[in-house]
Amino acid sequence: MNRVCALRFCRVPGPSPPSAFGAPPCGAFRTPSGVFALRNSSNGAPESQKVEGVSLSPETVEEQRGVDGKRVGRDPDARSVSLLEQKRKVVSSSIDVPHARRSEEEVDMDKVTAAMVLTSLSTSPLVRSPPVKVSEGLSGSWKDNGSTGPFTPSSNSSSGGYWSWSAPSDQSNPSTPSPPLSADSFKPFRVPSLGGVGSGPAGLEDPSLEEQDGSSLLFDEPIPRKRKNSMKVMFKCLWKNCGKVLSTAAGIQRHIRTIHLGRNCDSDCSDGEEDFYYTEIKLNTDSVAEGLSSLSPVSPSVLSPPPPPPPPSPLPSLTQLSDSHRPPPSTDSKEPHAGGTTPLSRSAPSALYLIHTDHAYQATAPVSIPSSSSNSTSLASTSFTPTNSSSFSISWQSPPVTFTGNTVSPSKSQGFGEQRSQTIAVLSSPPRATTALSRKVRGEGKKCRKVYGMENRDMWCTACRWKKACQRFTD
DNA sequence: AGTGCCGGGGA
DNA sequence: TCCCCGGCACT
Repeated sequence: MNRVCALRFCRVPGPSPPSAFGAPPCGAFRTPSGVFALRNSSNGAPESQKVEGVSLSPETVEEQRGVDGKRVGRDPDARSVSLLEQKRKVVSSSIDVPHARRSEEEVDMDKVTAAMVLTSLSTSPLVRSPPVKVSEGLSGSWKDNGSTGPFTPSSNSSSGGYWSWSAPSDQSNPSTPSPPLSADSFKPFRVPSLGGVGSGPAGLEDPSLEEQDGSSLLFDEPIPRKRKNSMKVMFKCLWKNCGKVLSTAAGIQRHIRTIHLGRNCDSDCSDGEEDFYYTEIKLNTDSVAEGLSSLSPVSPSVLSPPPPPPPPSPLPSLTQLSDSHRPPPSTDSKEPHAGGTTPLSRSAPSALYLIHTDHAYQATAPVSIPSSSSNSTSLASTSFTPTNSSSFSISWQSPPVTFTGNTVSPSKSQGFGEQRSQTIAVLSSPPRATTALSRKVRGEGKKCRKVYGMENRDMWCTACRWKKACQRFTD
């Protein structure tokens, strides 16, 4: 299906369909992913850049044009000269531009643009939606290329995106055409943006993933997902130094074709060679889904900081170390074998860490409870068990009271969300128990009232008169 | 029930 | 800010 659609688009001679971004290059229409890939290939630049699908500077467009044009020329399948010419005039052509052609400046610009785009995207709420993409390919490109900066977890969006990465994977059973189709339908629109930015270096993103993301982002349309099956089939690029994993066969083929084989055309040019460069891998999506589920509902800010070193066990009990476990440690996209772990999981930790920083206060050192009352103790121990590690002050009492778990190691015993909820509950619920804690211990000594009696109220200290804590006979 | 005092409200 | 008081916790 994808291919068909792609072909259709690509062959359409006329002006490309209107898009928010402006007329996209022909390549774009073929397949967003393809286009993307093209760019990458054309660049050949090692640096990875990813464009989330957003707009572009004229410069980039220009560039792309050139690329397309070149491509067309190469394309054995060239339909007709007129067609080609039209393409060139109208939009872009698909001629490949020699890698060398791209100057460093251009590359830099692209980076900058990409970064900007990402930034803008990150702010958008949509980005966090599950469908968001993440390039799992990250592993490869990410590591390989130093330029990933923009895409690094540091950005807000990135965190969300990475997690969401799984979504694509889920959907992607190559065998099922439907998802891709939907994605494809939107491709034309997205592509332009991608293309513009897209100078990106090979690899950061998976075209297919991107497509999905883009569609979701732009159209806000839910992409059909399959999470029912715990096992998902993924396709890993076997190309040297490229560990890219895509959810769809088409995607991986495109990736190989465009990025590694340097072929612009989608299925047209395909001679099946790309089949040799990828392998099918099965992923257990349960773990991923779990991670998402736990993650998604919670706002990033809510997440608690997982201990830096992720626990070895892949599936720690929720009650214990839930946070820490979320980010499965070992997931390296490059290693499909990691049982069920996916790039997503890998990326996840970083995101969490980021979040973590925000809430570092939660991991603050234990504070002692001022009042000695037994209540406080019991309270803390019982209801707060989970919150052991965290300390917070309660403002409603005059003397700020801080609760602390007795214990305490920063291990988060519960999911952060859970923990948080408790915390909130405690905070929100005023002081019964706390009152006792904070409330002054009744002074044993004599007070004005006792000393002077009601008759001599005049002699009382003002505080006593006002029914405040006695200032004269303080204990 | 008496006492201490917090939290709130009126002037 | 001063003053008063309702109301609660504690004795």
